[in-house]
Amino acid sequence: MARTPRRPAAPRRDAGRPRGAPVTEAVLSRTLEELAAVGLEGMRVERIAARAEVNKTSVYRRWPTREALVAAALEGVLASFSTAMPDTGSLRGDVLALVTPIAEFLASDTGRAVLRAAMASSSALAVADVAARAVEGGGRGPLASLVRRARRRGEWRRGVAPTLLFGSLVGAVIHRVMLEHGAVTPRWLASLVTLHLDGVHPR
Amino acid sequence: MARTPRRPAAPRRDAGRPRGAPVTEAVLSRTLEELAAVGLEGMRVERIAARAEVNKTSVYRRWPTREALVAAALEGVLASFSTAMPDTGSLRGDVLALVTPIAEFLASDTGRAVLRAAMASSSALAVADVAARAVEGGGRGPLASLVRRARRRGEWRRGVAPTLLFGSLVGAVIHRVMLEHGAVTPRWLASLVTLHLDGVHPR
DNA sequence: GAGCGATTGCAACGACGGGTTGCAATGAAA
DNA sequence: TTTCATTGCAACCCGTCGTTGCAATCGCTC
Repeated sequence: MARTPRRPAAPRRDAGRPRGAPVTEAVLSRTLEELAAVGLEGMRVERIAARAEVNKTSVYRRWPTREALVAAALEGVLASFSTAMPDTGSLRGDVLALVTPIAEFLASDTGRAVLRAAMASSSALAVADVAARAVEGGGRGPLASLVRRARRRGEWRRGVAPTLLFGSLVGAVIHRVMLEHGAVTPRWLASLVTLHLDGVHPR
Repeated sequence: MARTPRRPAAPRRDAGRPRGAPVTEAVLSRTLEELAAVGLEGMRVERIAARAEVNKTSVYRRWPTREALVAAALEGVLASFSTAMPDTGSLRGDVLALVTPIAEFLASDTGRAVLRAAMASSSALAVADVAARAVEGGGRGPLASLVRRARRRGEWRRGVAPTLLFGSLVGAVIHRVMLEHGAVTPRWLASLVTLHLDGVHPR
C-alpha cells in the first residue's frame, strides 16, 4: 500500500455546505443540463459534480456508476410526466392534447438527450417502462380514458389496439426529431394525427 | 524527444499480409460485428483491429477518430439497402413489401446497433440522409413509385404526404424495437399497416 | 533482379476520464 | 457533549484514445 503522506492541512470551505437530499437533487438536475448541453458522450461526471458544487466522490457514493447516474436523472424527468388529460369532446382533440406535450418535450434539447440516453444505455428497459406506465397506466392512465371516451362516442374502430396507436404516434415524432431533424410544428402534428385517425385510403 | 531505444529485433509475421482495400473492408465489417455485439459504448478500436488481423495504427491511419470509423461502417451498410420494389397490385401489399425488410433489419442485432449509433453520434445527420435518399430517392425511389401506383388505383387520399407515412411507419418500428422491446412479427406489422391505411375512425 | 515509394507492424508514449481509497473535517441528531 | 453519518480532498489505479518514430515489407517499375 504505502500511501504517500497527506498534505499539511488543506483549508476547507464547508460553511453551510448542503447535505443529503439537496445534494441529490442538485446533481440530478445538473446531470440533465449536462446531457442536454453536450450529449451522452460528452458528459463528464467531474464537471457535473463541480457545477453542482459537490465533490466527485459524493456523486460516486450515491450512484455507483455513470450509467446509474444517468438512469436516475431520466427516471426523475419521466416521473414528472403526469399528463392531465381533459375531455376535449372529440377523439381528434383528445389525441392532440395527449401527444402535443410529449412531442414538445421530445423536440427539446433535454428531450432529445433523454431519448438518446434511453436508447443507448442498457437501462433503456427501465426508462421505457416508466414512460409507458405513466401514459398507459394499466387502464387508469390518460390513454385508457381517452380510448374509453372515443368508444362511447363511436369514434373508435373495433380491433385497433390503443398501444399500437400510441407507439406509432410517439415513434413518428422520434423519427421526425432524431432522424429527419425536422421541426415539430402544430401543423405537422395535425397532419400526423389526421393520418392516424383517417388513414391513407380515401373515405 | 529522447525516445527510448527499440527492442532488439521483434520478429514480424507479415507473410502475405493484405494491404489496401482488403484491409478497409475487413475493418468495416468487423466494426459492424462489434457494434452489434457490444454496442457503441462497449466498442473498442483495438479489439476491432485485432479481429480484423490488423494493427490499431492502420485503423487510425484510415479513419482519424473512432466516430469516423463508425460513420464509415454505417454508410456501408446503408448503401447496400437498395430495395427492389415489386408491384403487388394493392397499396397494402406494396407498403408491406416496402416496410417488411426495413423492419426486419431494424429488429436485428446489427440494425439496433446501427440505430443506436445513428442517434447517438453527431454523424446522425449524414446517416439519416443516406437512408432517406435510398428510400425516397427524389421521385425515383421505391416510395415514390409506390405512391404513383396507389394514386392511379385511387387508393391514395388527397393531401397525404408520402414522407409522413414513411416516417410514421419506420418510427413505429423504432419505438417498438428500441423502447417497447417487442417482437416485430408479421402479425404486428400487418396491424401497423392496417392502422395507417384505414385509420382509427370507423368506416 | 535491383531500386523505390507507399503501406504496414510494432512498441512506447501522453492525455484524459472512470472509479477507488484513506483520512480529516464537519454537520446534525441524541 | 458525544456520536455517527456525510462530505471534501488529494492521490491513486487502470483502461482507452489517439500519436509517433522507426524498421520491415509489399508491389511496382525500370
